[in-house]
Amino acid sequence: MAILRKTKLVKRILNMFEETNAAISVVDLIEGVSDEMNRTTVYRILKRLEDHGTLHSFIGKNGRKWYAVSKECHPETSAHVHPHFHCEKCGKTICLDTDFSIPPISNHKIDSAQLLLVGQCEDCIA
Amino acid sequence: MAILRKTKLVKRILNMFEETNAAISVVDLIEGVSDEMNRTTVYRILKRLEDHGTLHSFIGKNGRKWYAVSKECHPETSAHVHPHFHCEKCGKTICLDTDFSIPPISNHKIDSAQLLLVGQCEDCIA
DNA sequence: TTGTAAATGCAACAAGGTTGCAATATGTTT
DNA sequence: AAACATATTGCAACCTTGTTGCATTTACAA
Repeated sequence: MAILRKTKLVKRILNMFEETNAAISVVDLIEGVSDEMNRTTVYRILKRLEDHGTLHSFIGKNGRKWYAVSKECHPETSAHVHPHFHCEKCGKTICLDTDFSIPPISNHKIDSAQLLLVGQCEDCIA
Repeated sequence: MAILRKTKLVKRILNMFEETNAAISVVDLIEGVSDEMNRTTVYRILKRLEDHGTLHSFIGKNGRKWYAVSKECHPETSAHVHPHFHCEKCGKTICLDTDFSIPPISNHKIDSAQLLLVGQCEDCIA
């Protein structure tokens, strides 16, 4: 893994995540900093931060990539799995702390799992 | 939903699914019939078969779309959820009959869920 | 057989994502 | 503080997946 330099642009991306507890789609990230840096740079910074363990990624409902901060209580062991929740009303997408048990599948070895829950968040229910 | 005509090309696509129990990625489907029909036609036939309830789709590990036959024991109620398994060794991807319980999330309404298990299939373990 | 709507091919487009390369910025060493 | 090696960035070009409009063809029911 390459060394991670804390450049102005890296700090700007991290700043996007500090402003929210939610996950952010790559599309929104690119859009949010479009006048500060190049598309390609966003992709590369995200990849570096993920390699470095600061962020983790997952695939959203529509197949697009999302990123979120890796919390300390979520060591980035490759086996670690946590579900994500996507609100269909407001689009807000978050990591859930709730653990879930992977159903055992006979004769199959499970290395990882992706669970995406889709529904309405607390703000949109009210 | 439009009427579904059993054209030669529709039969050819269905034939691809009869030859296997597994799911097939759109990429592989297009590749498999590339000299028999247009890319666009494949996309449209798949959409029709899904609307019709014959097939169902899900998002694979990398965000690409996969299709699989909807079994009778899996009525296409919108609420129905079943996990999919993807073998990282051979790429084989299948629907699992195993039901799984969606973890309850306080203050959140869950409408649907996507669970993708990634690991090694029985053939690749041996 | 004929008519109409469904289905198809093709070309053009759109969005998400990647790559090569030259130019720039960082953090370290001296 | 200046110099250096290399990590980082911008840009343009490209790739892949997926969609759309429109003219043409095909299925199937009357």
